[in-house]
Amino acid sequence: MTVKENLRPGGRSARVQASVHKAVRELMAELSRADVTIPLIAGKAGVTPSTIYRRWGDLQELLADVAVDRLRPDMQPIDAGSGKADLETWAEQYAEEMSSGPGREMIRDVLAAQAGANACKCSEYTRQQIDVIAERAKARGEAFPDVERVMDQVVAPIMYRILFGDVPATARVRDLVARVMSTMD
Amino acid sequence: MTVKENLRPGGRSARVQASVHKAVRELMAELSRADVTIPLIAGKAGVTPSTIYRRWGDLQELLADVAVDRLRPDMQPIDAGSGKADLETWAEQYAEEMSSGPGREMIRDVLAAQAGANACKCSEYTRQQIDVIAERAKARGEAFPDVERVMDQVVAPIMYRILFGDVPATARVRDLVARVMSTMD
DNA sequence: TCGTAAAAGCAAATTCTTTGCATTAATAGG
DNA sequence: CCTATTAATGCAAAGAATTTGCTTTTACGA
Repeated sequence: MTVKENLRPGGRSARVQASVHKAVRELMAELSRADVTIPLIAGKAGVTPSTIYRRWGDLQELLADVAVDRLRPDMQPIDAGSGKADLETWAEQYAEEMSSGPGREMIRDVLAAQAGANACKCSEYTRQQIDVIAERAKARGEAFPDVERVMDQVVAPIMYRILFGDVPATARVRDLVARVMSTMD
Repeated sequence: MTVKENLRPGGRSARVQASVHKAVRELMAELSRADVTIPLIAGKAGVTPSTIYRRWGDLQELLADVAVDRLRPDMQPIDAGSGKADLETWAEQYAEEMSSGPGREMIRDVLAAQAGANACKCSEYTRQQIDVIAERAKARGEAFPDVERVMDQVVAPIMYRILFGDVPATARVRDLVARVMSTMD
């Protein structure tokens, strides 16, 4: 439903999208989720509700669109000296960000949308970050597990626990990393 | 918002809940998600919409409530002879059910709801199933990994991939089980 | 049996969503 | 540079969903 892909940078569509996204971010910051409505967003963004309905379909899709945008990592993983240290540092930060209030909300928004594309993009971002760590380790001449292994044994457990209950503690995250680094067959 | 916990079996509340749940299940089977509305459910269930709004708050919560009900396992894990075989059998079935169309929808409904209690319950069901397998293995005198380890290394990867993109293939599930059974330190 | 409290029904008021049509803005071709 | 074409937005009315105050029903305990 979203048309982001074929937008010229300065066109009208791009401006509308930008102001709607901005309005959503601001409203989400000051109101509770249940109070954020499309007419409200439209008012703040300076567009008509029908524009939003036509472009995004419903609130869920719009929120997912905004959320996936905010979940895009804004920097490379920190270089902590070794592959293991890099992964540990990254995983702890990931767990913390994703289990925070806003983090949880964004994940929920992405998963709640009908279109699966946003969720895919989300795990793709994660995969890319780990890829950077893996490449860096290989450049150093270190052994490093396969990226998919890291997704399965580190990322998935963290995300599962965030979604289905508790917040993963730092110690647990460290354990996951230690395990994947030690069984590198 | 739900009041399921303090319901007498034959009371009016229980009857309303039962007929609403039934109406939801039937409507979900014949219509697409976007076409299922509270007034429609209310009509089919023979109650007024305001009853549903007051008891569940909104459609999302109602759907989550119905979904978690349907996700409750209706039988013990199959006994396949050994802990590893039990786990393999169970995990394959779990992956298949959860990645099916209705399975995905139910998971999404549970996760999309504001109240986290339903999601918790969901992973609790899974944990109990694995517990049964683990106890059975121990009764046979076999070694079996810690239940939390199985959650991290088998359940979480399966669920992560279902939620964030692909369907986990049978071969992959078998790999996950093999790995957790082999590194039982 | 009766009184009480919680839940459900009803209906009006409000708010959100959809839709047809008019208008505006961006793009390609002359 | 101008103009035709197409896509997106604005506007407003119609339709649908949600909220709410009040009344009625139902289950339970005294």
